[in-house]
Amino acid sequence: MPELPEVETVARGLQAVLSGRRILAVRLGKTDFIDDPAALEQQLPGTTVSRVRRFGKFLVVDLQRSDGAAEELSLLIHLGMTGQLIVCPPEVPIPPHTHVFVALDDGRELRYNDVRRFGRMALLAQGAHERVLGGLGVEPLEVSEAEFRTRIQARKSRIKAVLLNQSVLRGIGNIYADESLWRAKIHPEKIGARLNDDELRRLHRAVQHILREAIRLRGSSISDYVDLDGGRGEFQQKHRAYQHDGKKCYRCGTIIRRIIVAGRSTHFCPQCQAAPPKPRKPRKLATQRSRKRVSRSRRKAKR
DNA sequence: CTTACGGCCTGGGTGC
DNA sequence: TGCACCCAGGCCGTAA
Repeated sequence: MPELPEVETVARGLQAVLSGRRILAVRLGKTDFIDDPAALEQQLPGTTVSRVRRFGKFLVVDLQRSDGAAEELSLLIHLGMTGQLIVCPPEVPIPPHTHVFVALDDGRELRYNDVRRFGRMALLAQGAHERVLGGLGVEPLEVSEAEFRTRIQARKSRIKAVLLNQSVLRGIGNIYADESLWRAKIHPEKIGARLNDDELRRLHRAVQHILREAIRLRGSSISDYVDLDGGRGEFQQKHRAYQHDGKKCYRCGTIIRRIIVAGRSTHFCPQCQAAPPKPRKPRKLATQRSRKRVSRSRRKAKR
């Protein structure tokens, strides 16, 4: 599953391979995952790649038009679950589910393959792509501990859901959420706003450590993920929680459990990651709360 | 406003 | 051999 480290690995590979390359032609298979397939076919040929970068889990291919038009174009690619980008000579056999072929001026071909087609692709002008990316949160690898703390503490949902929320931090998915929480020894169901300073400091460090290590090892290859050359990542060998349910915790030997949090499979050590106190519903507070609710709705009615 | 939840997209893998 | 069902991540609509 391509999350931040996998997308970063692909982005670095693409930058090395595509930067300065001119796009000669585009051929499409199925197009239901592309915003405007006709625009891709018509506008992409003749452009030159100025650079490739990662933004959260998005790949952004910045393009320069050959006609000298000032307007900046960017190709946005989200790999979804099973999206793969490969650069190879055009004579390499085409595997099933390959839907985009981009001919390059060095004779090679950039291909997009996506079994599930949960990925997305769009060719956008400057303003439009900023609108898409503008809603995303901060880069987990760049965020300071202070801002990390502020952002997490503002959230009343469970920390696992907060880490997955792309408008808080951009780029973390299921694998790295579970791995970070295991490393920081925080239960996935703990409420973000209830994390204390020490827990937030540990989590900030854990997230950055895990992501850096995962990038160093070129990501996690669970089932589909491969880099540009078709190579697998190595970080799955360092997983301590993700898909380890039924196995012993690397730290304490307790059996790792799997539960559903925020609709996602969540793996954690019930010993190292202590459960938060059960939320109770005391009767006395209930009256207070309903009174508050009344006054709030009255205030609304006045407007 | 925020949060929770269910459904949807798709097709490989699994179990009967 | 066939087939129903589960599941993955992101996103969106709806309800509270």
